[in-house]
Parts: sequence; C-alpha cells; structure tokens
Amino acid sequence: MSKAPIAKPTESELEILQVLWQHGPTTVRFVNDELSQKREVGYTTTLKLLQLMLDKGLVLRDDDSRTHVYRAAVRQEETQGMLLDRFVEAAFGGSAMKLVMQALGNRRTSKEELRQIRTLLNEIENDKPATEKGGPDELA
Amino acid sequence: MSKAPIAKPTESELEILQVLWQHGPTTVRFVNDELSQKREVGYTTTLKLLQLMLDKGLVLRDDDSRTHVYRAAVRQEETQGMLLDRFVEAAFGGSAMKLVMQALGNRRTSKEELRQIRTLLNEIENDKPATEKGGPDELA
DNA sequence: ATGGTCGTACGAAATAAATCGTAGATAAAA
DNA sequence: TTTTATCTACGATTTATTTCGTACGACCAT
Repeated sequence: MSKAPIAKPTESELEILQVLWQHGPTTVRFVNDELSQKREVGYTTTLKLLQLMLDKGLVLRDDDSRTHVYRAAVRQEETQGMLLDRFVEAAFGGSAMKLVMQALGNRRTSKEELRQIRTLLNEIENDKPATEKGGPDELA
Repeated sequence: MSKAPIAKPTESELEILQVLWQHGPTTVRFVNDELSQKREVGYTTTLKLLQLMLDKGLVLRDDDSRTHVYRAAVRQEETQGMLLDRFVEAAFGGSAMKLVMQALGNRRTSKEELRQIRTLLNEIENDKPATEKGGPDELA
C-alpha cells in the first residue's frame, strides 16, 4: 500500500478536480467552460493551473493528440477526507463531532438524509466495516 | 439587521481565534505562547497578525494598559458556520450530507459521541422539523 | 539614573497563489 | 495557399498571506 503523500490542492485546483471527478477525463477547453459558468476565468489561467497540477501530481494527462486530455490522479473520497481532516483541525480544533453537530444543526436536513445518517450510525456502532472501500480502481 | 460581512479569517488568523475563543481576552504574549506549543512562531509575527485582525474587525482590543488585551470580535459558531459553508461548497460540491457521512464514516467515533448525534437527530426530527427550504438543492 | 527586559508599531522581505500576455506550432477554413 | 482559429508553453505580474527586523518607548530592578 503506497501512501503517496498527496499534495494539498488549493481552492482553484479543487474547483478543477471537481470538474474532472464529475465529468471524467477531458480537455482544458471543457474545464474552462465549466469554470466559466460560475465565474470569469481566462483560458490560459485554467491551462496554467492544470499544468501546475500535473507537476504536483494531482492530475495526469494524455498528450498524444495536440489537444491534451487531463484526468484526476487523486481519488475524490481520499482527497476530500484529507481536506476534511485539515479543515476539522483548523476550524473546529480537531473535533469532528462539533463539525458534524454544526453541519446537522444549522442546516435543513431532509428526513431521508436523517435516515441515512441513522443507518450509518448503526453500522458504525455494530462495528460493521462501515465504509465500503471497494469500488473500481480507475485512477492512475 | 446588523449583518456585518464578516471577513473570512485566514488559516493563521483562525489559529489565533481558536486561542481567543478558548481562553477569552488575553495578551499577545499568551497567544504567542499558545501557538508556539504547536509550531515555531515569532512574537512579532503573532503581534502583526493580531494587528491585521484588528483592522479586519476580527478582534477587538483594550489598549488602556501598555500590554494590550485582545479578544475575539466574531462569534465562534457564526464563524465556524461560515467556514463550513465555504468548505462544503469547495470540497464537497455543496453537499453537506456527503461531508457528514465522510466525517462519521472515516473516523473512530466513541459511543458517547454517537449517542450525542442520535440525540441531535431526534431533536431535529421533532423539535425543529426539517424545513424544505426552496433553495438550490444539492444532490445528496 | 541606567542597563536590561518587554511591549507596540511598521516597513518590507519571503512565500504562495492566481492571473494573464505573448510567442510559436498546428489544424482547419476559405 | 493564405488566413484564421485553437492549442501549448512559459515568463511575468498581481494579489494574498506570512514572517521578521528594527526602532523606540515604558517598566523594572539595581
């Protein structure tokens, strides 16, 4: 199990990763179009970001054709978990509980969501392998 | 409505706020000592940070005596909530559910904590019925 | 008083992150 | 073929954040 020290993506990089996670391998143009729906971003800015991310190992690219195709090199869950750890530490003094309480307390949560959480709680309490880490390994 | 647009604290500023929230009004020296327990920080660095935070309105200070006393100007829950919103948006594409699931799933949570959450879930379900707010719904 | 300590103020350097302009190659259109 | 559009590379700038040096005044113990 190689635990490669994943670089922490910056906010902009995370935006890009979201696009790649959601849409799969794609071009700079596509990513830029996606980002542009939310805010104004120059094409070369997105390009530069992707190039930096390539250096950092956050993405991989296929440059067979002139128009390169980028894809995420880090898993969504893994990355989110890492960011969550840092965030909990930074904003909630390390208490994941407080975060959860706040997230649940100050938000409208649907019955269905509450049910899901109860189910999860049961799984955790029953020492179940709670998280199905399985999943197809289609990265890297 | 005094909805003063609270400035988003940076990571370092947040560290300082944590100290102020936890210990109440205190001096630069004390804050710096606290921070120094985790990592190396110069005294004037902490001082400068606090001065910048004063400008931003994140803290207030009593400079009656030579040794100034700083205190948080923003409330903990409010600030954490704001940061949480941003974080959920940036890292989890807006889905607080996913965040909670991940926070609960990937962590060893004590029985006591689980109990607290159940209690909270009950409160939410009874006291404050989940309001189906008509905002942009995230897919959970 | 006077030397040493502790405090604030503040400019500025060091670092990190995001943005953009321009050059040059390739492809597609006219 | 000439022109126009598209793409990558990459330096440079801008902006945000963090860090620190230095000056200088106040306090304290001798």
